[in-house]
This record gives sequence, C-alpha cells and structure tokens, in this order.
Amino acid sequence: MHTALLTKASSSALPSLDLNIPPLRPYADASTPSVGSVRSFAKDEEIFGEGDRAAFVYKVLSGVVRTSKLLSDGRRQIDAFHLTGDIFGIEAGEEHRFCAEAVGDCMVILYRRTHLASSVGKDAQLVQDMTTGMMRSLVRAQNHMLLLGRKSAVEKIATFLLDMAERTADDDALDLPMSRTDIADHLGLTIETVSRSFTQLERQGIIELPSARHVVLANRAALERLNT
Amino acid sequence: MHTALLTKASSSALPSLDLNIPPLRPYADASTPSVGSVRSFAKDEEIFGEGDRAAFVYKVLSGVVRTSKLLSDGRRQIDAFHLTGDIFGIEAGEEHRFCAEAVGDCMVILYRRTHLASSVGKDAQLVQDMTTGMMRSLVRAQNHMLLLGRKSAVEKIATFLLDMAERTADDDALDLPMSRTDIADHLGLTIETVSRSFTQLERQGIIELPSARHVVLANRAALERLNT
DNA sequence: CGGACTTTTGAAGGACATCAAAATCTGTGG
DNA sequence: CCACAGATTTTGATGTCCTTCAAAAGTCCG
Repeated sequence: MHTALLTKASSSALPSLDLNIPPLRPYADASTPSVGSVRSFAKDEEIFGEGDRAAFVYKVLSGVVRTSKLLSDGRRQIDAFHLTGDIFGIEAGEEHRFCAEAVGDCMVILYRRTHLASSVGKDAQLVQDMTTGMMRSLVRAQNHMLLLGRKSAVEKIATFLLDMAERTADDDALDLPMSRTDIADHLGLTIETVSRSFTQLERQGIIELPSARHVVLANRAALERLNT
Repeated sequence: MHTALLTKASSSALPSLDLNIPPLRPYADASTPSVGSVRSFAKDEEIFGEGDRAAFVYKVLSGVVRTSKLLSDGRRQIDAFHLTGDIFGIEAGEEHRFCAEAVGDCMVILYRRTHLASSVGKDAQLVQDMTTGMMRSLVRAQNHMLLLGRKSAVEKIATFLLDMAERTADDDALDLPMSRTDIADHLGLTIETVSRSFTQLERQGIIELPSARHVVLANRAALERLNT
C-alpha cells in the first residue's frame, strides 16, 4: 500500500521533478483538502516570527501577507507580498528565516509540516502545490534581485505596479492593499521616494491616483517601457 | 523494481518533501551517476543564454559559473556565483530566464531535463540534488534581496567576503575567482565603489589585500559586525 | 468635528555613480 | 629575464539620485 501510493504519485509526475508551473494559479477554495486548519489574523498581526520553529506551511485564503527580514538596526526588507492562493513559509531548515505578518485582516490555512512529510501521497495536489510554491518563490526572488540591484526608483515602482496589476486586477484599475512603508521596504526605497515616484508617474500621465491606494494604469505601454 | 526504488527513496525521505538541506554539500566527483555528460568551458564562454530552451540542468565540477540577467540597456545583475558542486540552470518553464557564463575555465556536468522527468527513481541521489539545489537557490536569493535592498556598500562587501570565505576557504585567506565588475554586478554597485569599499576595509585593518584578488580576513569579528 | 495616522511636498545632505586618469597586473614575444 | 601592450584595479574630482529631516496636506474613524 505504501509503495502503491508512491507508484501512483510517480505515474503522472513526481512532484519534485515536475518543475512546470501550472498556467493558472490554483484558487483557494472550500474544496481544499482537510489536512490543514484555518486561522484568521488581524491587520499587522504576526503569523510567524524570524527564528520561530517552522512547524507549518501556509496558504493565503483571503487578504494579503508580507514576509520580511530585519537587520539588527531595524532596516527591513519585505521579500514578497502573498495574495490569495499563494503559499508561504516553506523552509529548508528547522526554523523560519522570515517573519510573516498580515498586511490587512486575512485568513490563512496551515499545513503541518510533519504531516506533509510523513503522509506523502495522500494528497498529491498539496504536494504539487508545495513544489509549485517553492518554484514560484524562486522565480519571484530572482526577478526581484534585478529590480533591487539595478533599477531606478521610478522603474521599481513601474515594475511593482505592473506586477500587482497582473496578480490582482482585471482592468487597469488597481487597489494597493499595503502602505507606502511596505512598498518602500519591498523595493529598497524610502516612503518619500516611493511617494515622489508615484507623483512623477502621475504628472507624466502614466498613472492616475484618485486616492493614495487606488491606482489607474493610464498608459500601460509607458509603464512597460520602464520595465525593460 | 520500479516500486522498489521508490520505496527505497521514501524510506529515508521523499525528495520533494525532504526540504532539509544536507549539512555538507555533496562533492562533485567521478562517482557522479553517468546520466550526465561533461563539458568544459573557457573563461567568459556562454554556457546558456537568457531565452535559450532549458534542455539541461547543470552542476559545476570545477571552476566558477555566474548566472545573470540583463536589462535592455545593458545593466546586469548577477544573481549568483556557482562553485564546485553547485547546481544551476533549474527552470520552471521551457526556457532559461538567466544566462550562464564561465567566470574562469571550468567544467560542468549536464543532466538532460526530459531524462530527469521521465526516468524518475532511477537516480534518487540526483533527484535529491535537484530539490536541494532549488531550495539552496531560494535561500541564497532571499538573503541576497536583503543585501541588495537594505545594505550599504561596505556592508555588501563584508557579507560577500564572509559568504565566499564560508564556501571556499579553510582559513582566513581567500582567492576571489571573479573580477571587480562581476562583484559589482552581483552586489548592485559599480566597480569603483567596490574598489573603494575594499580599500576602506583594508585601511581599517579588517582585511588585507596582498593582491586585488587575494583577500585575508584579518578581523573576522569586525566583518561579522558589518554583516548583521 | 477632532485627533492620530498616512501620504505628500520641500529643503538640504550624503552615499554612490560617473567621468577621468594613474597605477598595477597579466601575458606574450623578443 | 625583461619589455611592452592591454586589461584590470585603484584613486581623484565632480555630479546626481536618493535619503534625511521637517512640515503641510490628506485620510480614517471614533
């Protein structure tokens, strides 16, 4: 029975080697296997801290989560914002190397790591999700290194807006769930520079800012040009 | 036999879920399974280009490889240097999103990707290596984002030196295989700033520079302090 | 309406980039 | 072994993008 399950897993594609990311992000829904437990977090509440024992892997059901690292003097780098359906908190070692916090009120599902490791094959979809999540994190991190290392402030904002739009928006209107401080710590800037870059893009007619957190991509082509 | 191999694999830890990085990096040696073919590359020779079909996964047998991304105007970000034993070129999609070049003369082993995907279980060690390689890349990328986004030039150099020392050196002497240009493009700086930062660390007695590419970590504690 | 928080704007400063040139290293051929 | 040409690295002078410090404007929610 043990071997049978494993054989079944390998007959389609062994999780660890199916490196192809499915074209559509799997939606978080009620049909998610019951191996996980659901928790909700209030705005700015900590989901796990840097150095915490990594007992779970997490998936966002609703809301937005940020994962970040801190230097001893308080400088912060947000490595990613996780939207609905995104998996976060996958770790190689025993402890979390990031902290995770709720950007706004949110719900997440927790999968116990030991459970994952010991009952392989019981939920091939979940295992696939983990691999996909890891691969997706890697791709995002690699693109983000180019942004952090080599792009100007305005280019960073342009890339960020296009990415958020792609992940959340159907049209060219976009609601930013996070503060300027969060954006700054994600892009390696200060809040003032973030604000000034938004203003500059607005003055150039590339975006509209009906309110601070509502962005309209008025000239997507110009944004794409800043993204190259 | 097929199932037997899989069972064997799972008895210790199934590749896709054993996220723990083995404490010691596996050494590249002659006993590496024969499924790969070996190629050598001259200094600065391209191993694969951005956009190339990702037909292989690679492992460094000797020398150093850099993987990098380019912006349209030539700005470059080196995401990682790969030393002996490191795996690189793992992709989620059909094509390489980086280019890979030999930093100096080097040898790499190529594993055909289709071969990996279709003959799973034939080489559990290799499968484990792939997963480990992916996980290791993710960890490195995440640490590097903090460096790129939030560290000063001197802090970047300090972190870089400590990392290289950890990966290559037994004692406090260190031979840098790459140029100042490569270091600059890895750390998001210019060659002039890299050079000035080296000089500053030397003046402070934290490192010694008998020659440009030979570094002695004279005061490791001070370096660690810059690394926090 | 009022107070706290977030965002924007302004002025000044600093860290890193750019431009330029000197110094050093590397390899090759005499 | 030395000379020399090219490449790499270092150093200097200046410029600029982003940060820092400060304050005004806008937003949220009781």
